[in-house]
Amino acid sequence: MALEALDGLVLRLREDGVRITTARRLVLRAMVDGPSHPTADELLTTVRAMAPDVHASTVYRNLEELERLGVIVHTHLGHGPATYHLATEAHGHLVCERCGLAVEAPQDLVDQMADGALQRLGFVLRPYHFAVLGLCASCAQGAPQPAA
Amino acid sequence: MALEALDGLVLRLREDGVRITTARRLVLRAMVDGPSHPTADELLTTVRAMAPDVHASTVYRNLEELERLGVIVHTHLGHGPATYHLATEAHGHLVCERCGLAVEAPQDLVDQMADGALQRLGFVLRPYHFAVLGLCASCAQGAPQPAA
DNA sequence: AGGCTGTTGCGACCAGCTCGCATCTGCTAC
DNA sequence: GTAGCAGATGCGAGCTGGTCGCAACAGCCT
Repeated sequence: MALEALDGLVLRLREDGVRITTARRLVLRAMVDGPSHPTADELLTTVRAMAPDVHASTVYRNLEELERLGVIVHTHLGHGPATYHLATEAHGHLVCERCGLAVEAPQDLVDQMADGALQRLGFVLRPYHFAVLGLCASCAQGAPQPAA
Repeated sequence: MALEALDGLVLRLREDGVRITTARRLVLRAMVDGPSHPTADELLTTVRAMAPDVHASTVYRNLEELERLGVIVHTHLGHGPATYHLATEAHGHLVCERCGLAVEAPQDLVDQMADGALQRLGFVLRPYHFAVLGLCASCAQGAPQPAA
């Protein structure tokens, strides 16, 4: 994603009355600019490459705050640490239990389930928080890959 | 569930070459006999009511072993500890983010999604491991319940 | 430039779980 | 029944991922 998006986000945050500190800007930048599905720890590493004194708890607090503001969202792809996305990129995940492959869930499948739950149970699904586990095509065909 | 089921399980485990110890029998009994969706900690409490010296790590190790043998299965209903079911009772869950209500997901909705993933991506879903979060009917209608 | 207040660095702490190790106990063979 | 082996247990230390309290610091407004 283009770095210009960062400026837009910063502007929006400032309007929300959030102070733009070095740490916060760098966390955002690591989100926008870095690899997808980063964990808090990966974000910390990225941030520290630019500002070595940023503390882990600061990253956690910023992620919490950014999530509260609806800018980002966190997801659990498995048993390990949570991963973070920009809220604009929220999507469901299918994760292979054996090889760790994570693919984006087809939106219409997710929607179909959400519609069903709403109509039958009145339940409004937010189906992005936890991945759906299973076996990817190649692992399911008995071609075991080393667990990631 | 009837306690007779316990005998069947014990028999089956013995055939699998598993030793039937006091702790193991009590863990199974707590699973069969106790409340549904127990956490490891709740199981420990139940077990200790009958055998106070059973250690937490023993319960964890037994749960791990029983899961490996396909007798039970664990599920994450949210951010807290995992919950355990008998494998025969595996099912998807919808969990309300606000009030904590957990309902069983309609099987056909789950199957529909699994079928779609298989046909389109070759992905074999095991959609029971993580719950799908959302808002239950009453919370969605703006009648906030105290968070569980 | 001054000051209010939100943020930060820091370390202690917490939940949930795992592991190493010495001891013990089901189970099998006698 | 009992001897002995290997798997299971009790115990505590340790690990990961994350949270919290607190004093010092630094955006932002004026």
